[in-house]
Amino acid sequence: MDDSLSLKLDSEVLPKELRPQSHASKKRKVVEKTVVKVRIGTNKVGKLLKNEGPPSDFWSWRKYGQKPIKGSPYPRGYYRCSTSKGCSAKKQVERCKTDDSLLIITYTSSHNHPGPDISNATTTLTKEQQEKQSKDQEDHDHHDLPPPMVQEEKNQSELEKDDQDHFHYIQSPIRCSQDIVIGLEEEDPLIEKTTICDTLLGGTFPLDEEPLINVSRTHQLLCFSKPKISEENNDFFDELEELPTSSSFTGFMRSHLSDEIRIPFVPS
DNA sequence: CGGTTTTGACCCGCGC
DNA sequence: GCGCGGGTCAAAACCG
Repeated sequence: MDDSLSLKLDSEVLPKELRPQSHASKKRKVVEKTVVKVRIGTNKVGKLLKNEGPPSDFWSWRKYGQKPIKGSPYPRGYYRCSTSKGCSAKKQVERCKTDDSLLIITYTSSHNHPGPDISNATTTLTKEQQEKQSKDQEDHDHHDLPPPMVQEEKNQSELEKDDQDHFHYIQSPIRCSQDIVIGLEEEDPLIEKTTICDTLLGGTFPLDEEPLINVSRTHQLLCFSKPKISEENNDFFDELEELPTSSSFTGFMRSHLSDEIRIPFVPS
């Protein structure tokens, strides 16, 4: 919120022409974006299935706006990281206009603080596991992308068992039975990179059907565990009128963190 | 009561 | 210069 405060001050104190680039938050050209496409479950009429929980992550997001997008029947939600007050991380959530089972989550800016408070979720971990987590978090603090949310040794070994070793965790471990496409967007679209992720549920992303972003240079198979979405969260994202980052949902996520969430990411 | 969501207004970049 | 559209602000409502 410090950023919003500074923006406010800038706009109030300084004349327009003297406003610094801090107003860049309103600029279209964002230096770096991370696009995550999430396939959410729908039934035959395109309605979201029950038990298909909303995608979310371990960060705590606060919605600060929603706008209808021209050409798309679905609005776009604007979220800001509320995990840390000074964090400028934001994300936009919208549904793909051509495929309402596809969610497009765009992350802008990176978190300037360690991973979200997952202490509750880690209570089930052993001390050793928690120590490893904090160590891993430190290591990732120096990366462009925010630190990993969780990297359990137990899960790691499980993943390795599944021939998916040496995973890292990406910024937003979305946890649901979805096909997910992750792309990194930078100012120059030519250097855009994309990672395709399929779920363990057997879905393969229909690249030929949805060439929504540049297809990856490096395709990597990522696995997501099947969600345990409680019924009370099921209406989430119905018609996208509720967007997936409510604090209650975050809490729910955290409460199931220890044994479910894992988004392995192989760095290029 | 504090944090979050909703929503209309406002700001600004961009294309014509 | 003007209008459009995307992004943000901020007050009120909501919720636990």
